[in-house]
Order: sequence, then C-alpha cells, then structure tokens
Amino acid sequence: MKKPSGEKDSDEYRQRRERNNLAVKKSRMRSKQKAVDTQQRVNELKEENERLEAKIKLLSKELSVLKDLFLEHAHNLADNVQPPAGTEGSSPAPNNTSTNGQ
Amino acid sequence: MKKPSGEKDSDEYRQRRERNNLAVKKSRMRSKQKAVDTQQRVNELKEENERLEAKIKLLSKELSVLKDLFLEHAHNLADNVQPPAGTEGSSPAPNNTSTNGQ
DNA sequence: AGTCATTGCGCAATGG
DNA sequence: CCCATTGCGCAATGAC
Repeated sequence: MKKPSGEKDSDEYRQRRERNNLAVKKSRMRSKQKAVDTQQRVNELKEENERLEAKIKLLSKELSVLKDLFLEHAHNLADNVQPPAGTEGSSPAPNNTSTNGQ
Repeated sequence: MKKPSGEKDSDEYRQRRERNNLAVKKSRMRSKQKAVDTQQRVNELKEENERLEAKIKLLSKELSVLKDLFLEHAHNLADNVQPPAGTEGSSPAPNNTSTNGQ
C-alpha cells in the first residue's frame, strides 16, 4: 500500500503542502479578523442606536412642550377674548394642566 | 521504533480521541453559530437604526411646522396688536381668518 | 486525575 | 495550475 518512492510523495508535493498551509493560515486569519470586525460593528451600531433614541426623546419632549403651548393659547382665546358686555363671568385663571404622558 | 503493543496506543487512547473529536466538532459548531448570530444582530441593529432615523425625521418635521406656526403668530402680534400712539395706523380691524379654503 | 472545551496546525477535497 | 475555503482529526492547553 505504500508507494516505495512515490510517484508524488516528496518533491513538489511537499512544496504544495507548504503553500497550502500558508494559504490556510492566511484564510483563517482573515476569517477571524472578520469576526472581530463584525463584533465591533455591533458595538458601533448599539452606540448609534442609543444616540438616536436620546435624540428622539429630546425631540418628543420639545414637541410636547410646543403642543402644550398651543393648547394653552387656544384656551386663552376661548376664555378671554369673550368680554361680553353684561355677563360677569369672572374666570381669572383657567387652570390648565394637561401633560401628555407619552 | 514502533511500540508493538504500545503503552498507550489503541485502547483508551482511541476512546479519548473519539471523545475529543466530538468535543471539537461541537465547539466549532457553536463558534460558527455565534458568528451567524452576531451577523444577524448587525442586521437587526441596522434596521432598528433606520427606523429610528425615520422617526427622527418625522419628529423634526413636526417640530419645524409648529415652530413656523409660532413665528407666524408672533409676526401677527407684532403687526396687529401694536397700534403705535402717534403714527397713523394701518388696519383698524384685525384681519382674522388666515387660511381657510373650506 | 479525569473530563470536556478551545485553539493552532496540518491534510485533503473542493471551489474559483 | 495556483490560491482560497472548509471539514476533519491530532495534540497541547485551558478550565473546572
């Protein structure tokens, strides 16, 4: 079963093995590096995500403030701009506290 | 040079090899699966990111609309509710009704 | 001392 | 034909 000297045993064979071994090492290095990169990508994306969520929170807050201002104004219009000559309403300050709970 | 019976060649040795090979396979499967999971995590995070950015865009738009409304209102106030004492005014009757096409 | 887990390495098959 | 990628086994080492 053992080819005595080998049609293909110890000549260019060895050479090819060597080369392949190198290729294998290289390939595996790359593969590993890629895994590392991917993991890092995850971290970056996570951070980005947090940034975005913070921004959303901020914008939402701003929005709700502005909306509240609008509502307040509308109420003022409805309550104040009605000075009917003859009716003593006397509603000095319409208590208005409607906060949006998100 | 060949230990005929081998102090440790074909007995529990084979058994141990077998076991180890199994363990190796298992470990590598896991490792590979983890890589896949990580990659998927990246995709999920990317999607999430896009969603968040869309939301930010929307909120920003809303905000700018509201802000514009405020500015407009402020201008109206400055122009109408300021009858400067001494200068012949312009519009005695506050022109109401901004945009109503019905 | 014993077991499984993880890792670097080489071989061979296979895919470009 | 050459390199790249992948499954597999071996052996050393790690961790418990």
